[in-house]
Amino acid sequence: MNQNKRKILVTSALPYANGPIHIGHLVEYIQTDIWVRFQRLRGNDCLYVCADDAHGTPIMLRAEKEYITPEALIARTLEEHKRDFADFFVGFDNFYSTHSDENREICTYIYEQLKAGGHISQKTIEQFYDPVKEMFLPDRFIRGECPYCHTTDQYGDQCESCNRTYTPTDLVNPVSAISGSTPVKKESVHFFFNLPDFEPMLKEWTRNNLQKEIANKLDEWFTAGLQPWDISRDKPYFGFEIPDEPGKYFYVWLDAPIGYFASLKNLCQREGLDYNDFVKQDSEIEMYHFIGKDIMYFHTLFWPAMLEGSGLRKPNNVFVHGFLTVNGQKMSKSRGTFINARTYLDYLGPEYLRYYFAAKLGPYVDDIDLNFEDFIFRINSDLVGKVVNIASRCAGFINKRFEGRLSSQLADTSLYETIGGSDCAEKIANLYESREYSKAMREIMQLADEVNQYIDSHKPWVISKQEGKDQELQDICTMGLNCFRLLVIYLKPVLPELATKSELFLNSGPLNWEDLSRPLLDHKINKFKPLITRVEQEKVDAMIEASKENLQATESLDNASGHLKDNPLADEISIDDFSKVDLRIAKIINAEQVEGADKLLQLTLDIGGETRNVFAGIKSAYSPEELVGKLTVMVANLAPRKMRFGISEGMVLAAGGDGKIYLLSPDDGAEAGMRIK
RNA sequence: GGCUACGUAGCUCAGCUGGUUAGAGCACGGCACUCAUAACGCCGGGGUCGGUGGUUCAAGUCCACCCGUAGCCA
Repeated sequence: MNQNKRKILVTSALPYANGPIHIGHLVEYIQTDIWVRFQRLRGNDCLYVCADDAHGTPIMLRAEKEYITPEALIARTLEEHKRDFADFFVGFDNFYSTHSDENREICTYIYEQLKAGGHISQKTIEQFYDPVKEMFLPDRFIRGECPYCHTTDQYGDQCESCNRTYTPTDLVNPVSAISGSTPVKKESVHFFFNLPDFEPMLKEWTRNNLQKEIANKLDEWFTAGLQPWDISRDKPYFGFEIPDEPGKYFYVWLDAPIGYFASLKNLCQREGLDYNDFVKQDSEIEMYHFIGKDIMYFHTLFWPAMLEGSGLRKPNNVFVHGFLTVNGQKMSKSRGTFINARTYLDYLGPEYLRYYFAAKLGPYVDDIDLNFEDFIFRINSDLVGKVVNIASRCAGFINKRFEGRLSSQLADTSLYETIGGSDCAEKIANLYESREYSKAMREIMQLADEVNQYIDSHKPWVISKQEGKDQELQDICTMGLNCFRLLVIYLKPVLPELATKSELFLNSGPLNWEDLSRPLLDHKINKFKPLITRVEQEKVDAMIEASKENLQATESLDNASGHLKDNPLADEISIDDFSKVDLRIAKIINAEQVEGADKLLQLTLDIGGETRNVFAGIKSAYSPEELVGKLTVMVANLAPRKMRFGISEGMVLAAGGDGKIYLLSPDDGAEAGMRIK
């Protein structure tokens, strides 16, 4: 197919900035990245942008829980995400954040366009409100008893037991998951985007542009009738305040897809490209979004409608993929199959997963399964046993017998044509283009089989022992290596690192699609080193084990049980604040009962030459006799306080909480009067 | 609960608008080879196509219901 250079803009969905990337996320980024690399390999101009989705209640609350600002949380997460993606060779042109000036600007623009077009309306709605936390509660943060099956402790939107959906106000005995208080109903004005205004356009657009199964699913919504979409949230909210509407914020799902454009704009500014070329109504540049099936509606209804309403271009298509299951089941933390990208990388190479996903991905919304038994066999058999084996079995002869030099001719031009000719190349290209990666991989592996059969039938190891057959030997191995090179070109979108290593080995420049018709002849290659190693069962096991451990660590943090929950941490203080407190080692030189006091003991403390009289509320836990002679810690610069039984000149430190008291004591060697820092 | 998908050999998947004895890769068994990361080559065994009922000359393929899995329900 003779095609002109295409200009394409590609996005992957924005990962939420409150947690790490896991292998489920990676299905999408790897799928997209393969497509983008394929386009570039073919010589097309293809930009790939993405960003962290940094707004919303969960991020706000998570930051609060960690005693940091949302900005600090999303900045940290951004760095983690970038590193994870880079290490999986996901090659974004820009990975940005929705919490950016560009995004605010474009959100404002779109909102104002929609408003000017009469597509924004207001309505007072009633929602649950947490009177303690003083905020409206998203459905997920309200828990209570399911109104249907009466299972307790269910979310405000759906029962995990009977799976029925409802609204939080239906819950029996609702409780705020944030403060534990009983939520009250409260009214508030919300802003709505009038989605029904766009129904005719959407009906046509979805039918003409999307996968059939997606269009089917969307028919549901059309049948049910489109409703105005609530795009505002009340403060406190981490996001963008709506212009001229103090206290009202854009709902995170409004600014998230706009984040694609913000990331693009940021890239354009950096690279000197014309942003408007990409987003204007009649743009010639193709635009595709890769997303998971869970966020279909946002991308196929709300987003195109927003774009239409603000005079901007719509996507050419939205490519929807399914989810990842592991060993046939939903990823599970307790089974160790909820695997973070970083944990995976600690044990296994990124290209294994890239190839495995490629070998299973098609243009469907079906879920794909990561089966570790299959994973190991597949990588070892396809990549090591078939593809790389070709190079491995030919390279030795070329290097040892011909000083690394390839013949000046191909031994079997017909086989070369079969593998690298345009029929085959276009077939594979079409499979990549239509995201039929699994079929493409199958096709490529079949070619690898043919090459192995070729080598097997020509038996270079036999010929090498025969006199005067050097040329034949060199020709066969040259043929093998050239076929290997063809396979590497085909696999380059999936396996960029293998490609780079192969380019070094073959001593060629960066390979691209056109190199298919330009065999390497009369050419010096380099020494062969293993290009990819086998997957070991032990590594996989260790990774799963580590994922279980991760879980325990996270859980203990999340469930910050007991004491921390009952008695949350105090506000942050500076080191200066802390150093105002003068803590000293104190020796208890005397302890006595206090007449008439229920809880107090009177202590005489030696802090190194100076004695202090302190009344301590530890009578319930200690007798005077066991205290005398002990070392403990006291606040030595506390202002003296007059008590009923006398003046207390300080405070001893003790832990408590469950009704008991535990006096602090230093390790051996500490002496009275030492300062604690 | 409603909806959209999916359920084919031990594993992962192909099977287009219904039509000869249901295919592939891996795994497994046998043979052979030794150039290769115990890789490669040849041969072979293995499935009542989730279940039940129906439409049809003919169903994995269409219909109904049931079971299981996943997602969505602004």
